[in-house]
Formats: sequence, C-alpha cells, structure tokens
Amino acid sequence: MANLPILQFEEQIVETVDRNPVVVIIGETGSGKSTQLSQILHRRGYTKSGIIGVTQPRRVAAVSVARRVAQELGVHLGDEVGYAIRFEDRTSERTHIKYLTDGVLLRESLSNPELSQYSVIILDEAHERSLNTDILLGLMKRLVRMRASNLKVLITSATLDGEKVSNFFSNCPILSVPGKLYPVEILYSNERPTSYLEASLKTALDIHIREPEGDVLIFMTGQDDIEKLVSKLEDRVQSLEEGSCLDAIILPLHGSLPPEMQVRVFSPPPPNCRRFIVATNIAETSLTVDGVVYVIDSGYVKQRQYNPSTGMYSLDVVQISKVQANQRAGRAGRTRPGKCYRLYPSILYNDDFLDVTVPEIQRSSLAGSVLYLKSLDLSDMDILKFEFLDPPSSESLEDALKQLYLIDAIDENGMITSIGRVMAELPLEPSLSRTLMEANECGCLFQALTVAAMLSAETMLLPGRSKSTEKKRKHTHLDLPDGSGWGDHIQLLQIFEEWDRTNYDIGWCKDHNLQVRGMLFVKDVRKQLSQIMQKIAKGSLDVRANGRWKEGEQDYRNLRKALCIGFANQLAERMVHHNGYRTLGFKPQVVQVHPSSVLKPDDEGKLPEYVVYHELIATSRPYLRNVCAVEIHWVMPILNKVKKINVNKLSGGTDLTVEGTEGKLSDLPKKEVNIAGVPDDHESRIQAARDRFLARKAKK
DNA sequence: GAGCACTGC
Repeated sequence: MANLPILQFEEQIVETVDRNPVVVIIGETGSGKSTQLSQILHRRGYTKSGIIGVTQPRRVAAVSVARRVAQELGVHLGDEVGYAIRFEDRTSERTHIKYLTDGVLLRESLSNPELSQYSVIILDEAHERSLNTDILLGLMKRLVRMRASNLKVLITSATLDGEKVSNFFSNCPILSVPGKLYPVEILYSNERPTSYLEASLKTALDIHIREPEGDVLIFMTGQDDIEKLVSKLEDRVQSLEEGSCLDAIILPLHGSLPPEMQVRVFSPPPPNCRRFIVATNIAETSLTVDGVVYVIDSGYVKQRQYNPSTGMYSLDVVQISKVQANQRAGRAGRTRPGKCYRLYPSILYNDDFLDVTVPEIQRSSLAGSVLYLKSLDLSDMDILKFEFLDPPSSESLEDALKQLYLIDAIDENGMITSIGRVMAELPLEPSLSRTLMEANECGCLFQALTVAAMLSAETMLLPGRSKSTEKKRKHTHLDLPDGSGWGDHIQLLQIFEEWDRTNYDIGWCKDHNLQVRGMLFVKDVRKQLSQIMQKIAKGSLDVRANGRWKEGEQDYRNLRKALCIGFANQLAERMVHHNGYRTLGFKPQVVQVHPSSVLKPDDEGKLPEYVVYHELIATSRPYLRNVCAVEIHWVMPILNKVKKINVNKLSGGTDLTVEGTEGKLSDLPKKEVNIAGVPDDHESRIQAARDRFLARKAKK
C-alpha cells in the first residue's frame, strides 16, 4: 500500500476536492484509486458530516475492495468500513466508508432522492458506462446543484473519456494518476485477417515457439470460437516436437462455464509450462488472470443491442473501442513487461475504432430506466430534458413511454400512475412487475413470484452447453416438468415447485442438471420479491412456493392472464398457414418460436394462436424466447389500447410544441413497416383479428 | 431444430 502511486497525489487531490464540487480522476490500472480515494478523504475529515459512498459496477468488486480497505484501516468489515450489494448489507451506524454497487445506490436514491447521508459519492469505473452509472451521472449533476455546500462527487474514468465527463460537469477539474503497469509493446498486423480464428492460432503458435515463458491471453468473441480455437491449439501444440519448446496448457474461459471450470485459471501452472487462456471479454474487466505476458486481441466483441423501432434485441459481433483495446493490452503488463498482438492494422485502430464503447444506455430498452426516473418525482422531471452524458435517441425514449403506457405504468399524458409507482419499487423489469401486480389481483401471486424469479436467473440455470454434455442434457431434460404444453413460463414454474417440494435439496438440482448457484439465486430473488410485495400490500399474502390452488385452475389460466397483462407489449399472433408468428407490437416482426421452447402444438400440429414472449432476439434469425400460450379475449382489449396510443401526449404533450426544443418526438419520421412479402397495415390486422374474435363468439 | 457476450436491483 505504501508505494501506491495515488498517495503521492494526496495533497493535490484534497486541495482540488476542497475547492470543487465535482472532480474527475483519471486513474490507470494499479493506481490504487478504488481503495485509496475513500481513505484519503476519510483522513481529511470528509466523514465527519456524512459517509463516503463508493460505487462499483460489479458485486465482487464492491465486496473485495471493501474487505481490503477494512484490512488496511485495521477495522472489522461492517463496522467503519462496509459494503452493500443485493441480498447483503454489511454496514452499521458506525460505517464511514461504504462500497456499493451502482444499482444499490440507485435504489437508495429512490427512498432518499437527496442521498443526504452521503458527504462524498465516488462513482468508480465510470468509463465502463453501465446503464446504472449513466443514470447516476445524470442524477449527480442535479444533486450537486441542490447540495452544492455539502456534497462532493468524484468520478473516475479512462483517459479517452475524461474531457467529456468534465464538460458534462461544467468543466470540472481533471486529475490524472498514473498506474503501476509495466510497459506493453503493441504489435499490429498489416491487415485484417480473413479469419481471426486462424490468425489467433498462428500468432499463438509463433509466441509459443519464439518467445520466452509467460502465459498467453487470447480474446475471442464467444463460446463457439473459443471451443474451436482450444481444440485446434491442442492439436497443433501436441504435434510440435517434444522438448522443442515449453509444455502447454490450454484453458477456455467464458461466462457460461461452470464456476469450478472458471477458477482453473487462478491456479498457477506447473513449472516449464505455458498457459494459453482463450477467453471472452470476461477477462477484460471481470476476471484478472495472473501471469499473462502476451495478449492476442482479435479486435472484436459480441455485443447485445436493442432496436427500439422493432423491439428486438440482437447479438452482434462488433469492433471494440480504443478503451477496450487498451484495457485488453494492459492485461499483458501486470507482472512484467509484456506484448500485445493486435490482429488489425494501426491505421484501423487510429481512424476507425470508437474512442469509447457505445454506452449501454444507447443499446438497451429504457422502459425500466424511464419508469425509475418518473418515480423519483423530481420537481422538474421531464424525461426528455433529463441530462444524460450521452442521451438516448428520442425513438428509444418514445418506445419506452409506449411500453409503459401499455402496461398501465403511465397514463395517456405520460404521468406515472399508482400502479407505476408500485412497479418501480420492484427490482424487476417493468413487465414482470406488472405481472406480479396483476397476479396479486387474481390470486396467483405465489406462482408469478416464482416465474419472475426464475426468469431473472434464467441464464444461470443450465450449465454451458458443450459437445460432450449435449447428450446427457437431452436425457436429463426428460426428467424435468414440461410446462404441461402451455409454454416455458409454466415449465419454469413447475421446476421450482418441484424443487420446493424436495425442501430445496441440492442433490435434486444436480440430478436434474440445474446449476445449484442459479437455483439458490432464484430462491433469494423470490424471497426478496415476496417481502416487497408483502410490504406493499400491508397484509399477509400467500407467497408460499406451493401455494393453494383454486378449483379448476390446472390450466394456469390466471397466471397466463397476468403474464398477458404484464407483457402487453410482447404478444404475438400465429400466422394462418404455419407455425411462424407475427409480433403484435408497433412494428410487427415475423418471428419463430425458439426451438428450445416446450410450447406444444395441438393435434393438428398447430401452435397456439396467441402467445406472450419474454424476449425477442435475433441470433441466426429472429426468435421468441420463453413463450406461453394466452387467449384471444385477453389480447383484444390490449390491441384496442395500442390503437389509441398518442405518442405526443405520452411524452408530455405541450412541451413538444415549444419551438427549438430538442428531441421532439413529434418530429420523428413515421417509419413504414415493411416485412418482405407480408402486407402489413396494423389497422387492418387489428380489425381482422377482431373480426375473427367476433366470428368465433358468434359460433358459440 | 438452434445454440447467448457481460453485468445488476
């Protein structure tokens, strides 16, 4: 700790913070900013009038940094130094320095918008630009105006982003603190390779043959490529002449790897052995592998992005930003001087790479964030005027408002409703919050809680697929409930109910090939949601996992209806002649049910006429993931509401007609929906559906 | 009949 670079800047930092409400700190890796900034300000008396809060984008970081600071100060974790993450608050009245995830700080600001308990707020790793960090940046800008006399805000960022953040905060000062990285030599390719997989392979072998010992970290885009490269590397390394170079261990590293496989990268290699770690961007920030001296950077990353005009997510391979490229290179210089092989030319890096990664706020659906901001009730709150460091597009805000209106969170004038206020309390996406509220009305809350919790953890439930476990998976899946044909939500419900009946037996999870960690997470989320719902209802609700059934409910009717109301913006109608679907959103899309779905066709091979879906994502083609059958007479009232939507009113009406107002929603070009081969007039489709509905009614 | 990067309340 004694020789951390940041400590030489203590005087300068304190002086600048004393004189300015906001300071940007450029702290390179190894500068000690995360552990030292809070201690410096603590020493200088900033904890006399309140606590110092330090946000981290990740839970593990909040915990581990808090632990280290407590150790350095010689106090017990949870006393003077503590942390708060979801499900775990280790702070007390004595806490002066509090580390917390940015999501937790946002929740705190919901019940205390002035965040009055804090004298200092440090937004650490702000350059990662998580959705939560971006909202916090906007809130901080307001807060420093309101609390100019008694609040200090520090924002740590990357070199390339510092100016921009400073401009955002009225040109506040920027302090740079050097890091403790060893020099990393950057080597560029002459051109983009046709196959970055082959180029990575070749570069890795070159290093292995020519370079002295030291581990190699290779950045790939996804699991498939990682597995391919691992097996190719294994083949080629084995065919090298024995004794001609070091032994080699090749390790994959990605998020869907079970935790016990992930931690393999933390055990040191045997002597005379070089490790090749083939990783996704998980190794960029989340996990730090020691011993890396060489980095191979493909220059690509797989990124999830949201298209507000279609309501569709897609997972695309995109070029990384300069910040990301430098972060990757830095991974080679942690223990000694290293080398970074960039599989792209320097001119591409200089002229074509974005400085900073496109922030999440410009790549996500904003329904949750907009609802959150609306619920804050800030006096001058107008979502279109909220100051974002990088404002999302008007189209994206418009999409969020329409979604919120359809699920009754805001009224036709864009004002938050009483339903919306309750929804904002729940740590869920708005559609799931709405589902819980509806379920509570129709007596199936105990089921909806389970579905919401299972969907929140869905990606953690199944172990990563791989060729070797594939057959096993298929086999064990037969043992799991099948949703009784109604769909994936029902299957998720049944899985949890069955686990509940075993009294949460860990062995049961293992027998059914479900990740124990994921199922325990579901249990935690469910408990948290139950508590919040109890608090809101101010009474005792039936929240037992295997709650009481009413007569004649074996078709999960109430639950499916609650889902239909909650996901009013995520419904789809089957095509007449085949099992494709068309979404019933504002911009209809032709889509398929994902093949992994348990939704069952009827005797004629037809899938249900209407379904609710949890996610619309384009991978190889557009898919509905997690679908559930709903009934036409639940859908009709929703379609009528869609028809009546007036975006101008939703976005605040009169405000938009003011001349010179930026981001006028009314100025947006009205885009035509055009799906190849499908005549698509929304009006007439709604009319046609209504006609069919009436015809069927008449038949009865 | 396809397969999803990474976080978080």
